[in-house]
Amino acid sequence: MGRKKVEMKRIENKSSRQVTFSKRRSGLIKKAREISVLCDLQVALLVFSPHGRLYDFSAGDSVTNILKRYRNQNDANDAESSNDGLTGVSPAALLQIIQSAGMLLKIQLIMYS
Amino acid sequence: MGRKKVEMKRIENKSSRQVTFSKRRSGLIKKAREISVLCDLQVALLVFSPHGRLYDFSAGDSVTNILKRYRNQNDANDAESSNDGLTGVSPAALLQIIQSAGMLLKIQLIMYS
DNA sequence: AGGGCTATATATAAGTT
DNA sequence: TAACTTATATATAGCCC
Repeated sequence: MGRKKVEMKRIENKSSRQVTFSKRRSGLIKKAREISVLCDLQVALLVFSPHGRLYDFSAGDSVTNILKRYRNQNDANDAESSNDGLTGVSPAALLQIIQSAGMLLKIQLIMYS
Repeated sequence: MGRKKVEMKRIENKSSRQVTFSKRRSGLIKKAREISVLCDLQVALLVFSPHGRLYDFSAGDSVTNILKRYRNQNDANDAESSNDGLTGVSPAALLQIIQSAGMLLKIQLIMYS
């Protein structure tokens, strides 16, 4: 879907890889949003970039808000509290939160590195 | 991306909605696979259809195998044991399994209804 | 409930600013 | 870096089996 057909293999150039990650992450989020709307499914999508940044989208209950509540309640030593309150949540913690809030989410998409 | 531009709202006709779900689920899986290869990330994608069917893709360790091992070990009353051993796994159980096997998965995509 | 087909809408790889 | 542009590759809606 671009000027050239791209080979399906790891992009060796680091900055090109980052650009592609960023573009395709957006596309994935959009697709998730669309399937959720068209097919009437709740979707939550969490994307951790290679650098630990968390992007999210959710239809229905906000995963972001769930995470924020969790962090506010359980994380006393919140040293690196960021603008969105999400950066630095470990995958393990995230899964635990989602599990405990499972009834809120009919469909989930979770992606992290 | 079709003969007509589709409105972003719930598809009311049930069978049309099912067809769209099926097609777009495939697309989402493909996109997940591609971003995992291009950006060198492990991806596991689990998709539960509205009827409980589980589809999955994973690069790196197989989530399917993890789930199979789990079911073999923990599920004595495996009444509806299916051909792939996955149908009927509850989202809650799934998340628990993934959490306990978290170190195996760098990136996860989980989607269920 | 899927599996092709084809026209069209969308996503995105490079190029540009 | 990070937008913006544009040519091209890809996804998919509607249709027919």
